[in-house]
Amino acid sequence: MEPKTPRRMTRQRKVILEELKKVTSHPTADQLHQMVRTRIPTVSIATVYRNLEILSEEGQVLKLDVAGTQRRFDGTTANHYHIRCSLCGKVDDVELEPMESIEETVRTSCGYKVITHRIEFTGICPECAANTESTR
Amino acid sequence: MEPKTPRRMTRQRKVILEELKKVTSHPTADQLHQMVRTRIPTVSIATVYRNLEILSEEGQVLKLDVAGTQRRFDGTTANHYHIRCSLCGKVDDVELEPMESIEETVRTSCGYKVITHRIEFTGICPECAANTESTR
DNA sequence: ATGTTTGCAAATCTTTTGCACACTT
DNA sequence: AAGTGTGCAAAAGATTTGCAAACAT
Repeated sequence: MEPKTPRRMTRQRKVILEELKKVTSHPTADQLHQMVRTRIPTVSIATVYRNLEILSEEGQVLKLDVAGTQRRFDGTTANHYHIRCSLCGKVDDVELEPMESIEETVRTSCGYKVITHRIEFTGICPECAANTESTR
Repeated sequence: MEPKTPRRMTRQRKVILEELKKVTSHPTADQLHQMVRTRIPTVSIATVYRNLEILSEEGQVLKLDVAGTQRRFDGTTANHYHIRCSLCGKVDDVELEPMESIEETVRTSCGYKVITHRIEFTGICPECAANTESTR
């Protein structure tokens, strides 16, 4: 459909992708920037953003537009849901079967052509729960 | 728990709440600012933000942190889900029974203390679908 | 009278973009 | 050689905040 311009595999793009795939966390662009900097000290945050945009268009990374907070990026592209700790902001994956069926339910009731859905949980992670426990 | 400071019912706060309750759409702070301006031409956007924050703490309005887009506000505070049109950005309510049970499932599997969850659909609204239809 | 709330402007924070130069193909 | 990609800095967009004056209680 779109006549994509040919992509070049620059050192920056390669390292950005490698660093993201290396972790199971879902870093923000800034966090990833720090990580990439350890290998390419001069890389700019703009380059990180630009490459994450390109990589997500290619389906190699996932943009996580977590509601109300900074965007995060996920090296795992399979369909899954997330939970965010409201205390430390960490985002984890959740083991819950994708529920495709609710999309049909919604299409029927509101008339939208449903493209996708996301489920986002908010809670307190075990670590923060432990900390809260000990401080009281 | 928190020793809340006493709130004053200013004209601004009253009108902001009234205007928001008046519509079934989910306006952004800026859109609501425009609406309030018709009655109080001098209100500032900062006042709108500050009051929406306070009102949401009080449970009188809902902050909709729609993933990846501008925040929206909802005068209806009952638990419900939303769908956003990816073409025009509009946000509508969705008729889908709140699914409390999935929170327990998630608590068990990931160890988080689950506080809440949100389900967000993305799709094409009937109007935009019609427009797309006619332009092809 | 007291202390919250307002309007204004400036500050923040995150993300995007213009530009000239560098590098991949 | 051609043109995509980079680094830098500035811009943009949304939301927050400091401050002195205004207002609700």
